[in-house]
Amino acid sequence: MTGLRARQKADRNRRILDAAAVLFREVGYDSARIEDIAERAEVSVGAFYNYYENKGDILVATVSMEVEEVLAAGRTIVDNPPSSVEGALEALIGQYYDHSLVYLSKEMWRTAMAISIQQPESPFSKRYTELDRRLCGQVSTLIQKLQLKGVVAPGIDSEAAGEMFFNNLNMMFIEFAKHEAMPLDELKARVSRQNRPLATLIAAP
Amino acid sequence: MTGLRARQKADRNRRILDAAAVLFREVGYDSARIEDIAERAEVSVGAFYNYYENKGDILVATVSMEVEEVLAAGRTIVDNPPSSVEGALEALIGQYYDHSLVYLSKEMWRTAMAISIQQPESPFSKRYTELDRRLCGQVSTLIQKLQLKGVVAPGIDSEAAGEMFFNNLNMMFIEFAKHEAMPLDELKARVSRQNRPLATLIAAP
DNA sequence: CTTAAAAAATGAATTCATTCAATCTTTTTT
DNA sequence: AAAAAAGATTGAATGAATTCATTTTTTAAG
Repeated sequence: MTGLRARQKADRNRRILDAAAVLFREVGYDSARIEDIAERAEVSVGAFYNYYENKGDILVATVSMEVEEVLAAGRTIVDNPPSSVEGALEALIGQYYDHSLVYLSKEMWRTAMAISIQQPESPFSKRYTELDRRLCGQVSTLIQKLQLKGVVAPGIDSEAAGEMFFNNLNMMFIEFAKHEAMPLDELKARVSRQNRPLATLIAAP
Repeated sequence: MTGLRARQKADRNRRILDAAAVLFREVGYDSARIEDIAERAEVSVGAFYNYYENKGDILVATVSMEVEEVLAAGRTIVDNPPSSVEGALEALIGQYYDHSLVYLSKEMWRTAMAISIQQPESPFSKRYTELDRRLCGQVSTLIQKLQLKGVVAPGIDSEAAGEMFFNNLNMMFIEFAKHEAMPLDELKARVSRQNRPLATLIAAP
């Protein structure tokens, strides 16, 4: 059997994470006080810091769980992509974007992205960055698959093209998160337009 | 003559900005205390907050001045661009990147970018975002000029292509700022590779 | 020149994240 | 099963950003 200590640790960790996720959604990141998170998790303030390095860390942990899901959702599209470059990209990117706001507010995304930029060495920032890397890889994989199917011209550097598509969709997501009023549809439309030149030109003749 | 009040205000504003810029460079953003900035500027802590909304605001103000210079430096290239798509892009982007680290450390960039994402509504964040928009416009303008010169194929959406190049170089700069060990040359090489597919394909035959 | 109104400056008080020495709990050893 | 060691928890203390009621300075009016 797992030792008592290990079980208690896992328990507390989950309680803290859950309490934080709920509170962030209820009152936003800034207004959520560590003291309140600790209280809801039935843990002392000091204990909180045994589990997370700082306040930002626990937000990035929350957001990372979400990115894992986005990544999983993306796999279904990469495994069976639409048969045009533009169609495949729109499907994958649409999937990413649609998933993003199910559990997290724009404010939470902004804060998490800001933290992962500002403190790139903290453990959860590293995890977040790693997930980003895998999302980027997923886009490249999509292009590569299309190339194998003959939809993308041979001779194209699929990795380079994938990275460009990814960096663009990622930057545009930051833009989207910054503008509270911008709707998902506008984001998608703008990204589609930006992707069109490259998407069209790499298509096999 | 300008009123005494207006002159004093401008004076103090500059003293605060200068004191902050110096201190940030000396000890980094986190270790720079408002109290110290205020003391060097010969101003009270309270007065600081009459000029800047918060600590982040003054960093973003500092960084914005730098972006203005980057923008100005870029103009010389856009006005007289090299005659290949790849060459022109490399010149412009190289100019941006080279300029970036003259006065500001990676830490300062990271913090400024993080703040402009997290608090997009603060006045200096808006200014920073606006400057980004103009940098993006500059890249689009470059592509457009190349198109008029016949270097880029007609029929290409130069604005879309420009935005894609810009979002890519911007995202890669974030990446660069996150990795203290990454040298400028590596950044440039990676961006060049990423740009190559689109740059090659939009070139006039 | 005096006085009233407006604008700015001041710094002590407040708030909150984070730290750390003391205490308690679980595991290991004998 | 008692004692020692290791691992966790605790909450009061610390330190820094931000606020705000008061005071001071400047401008405008009479």
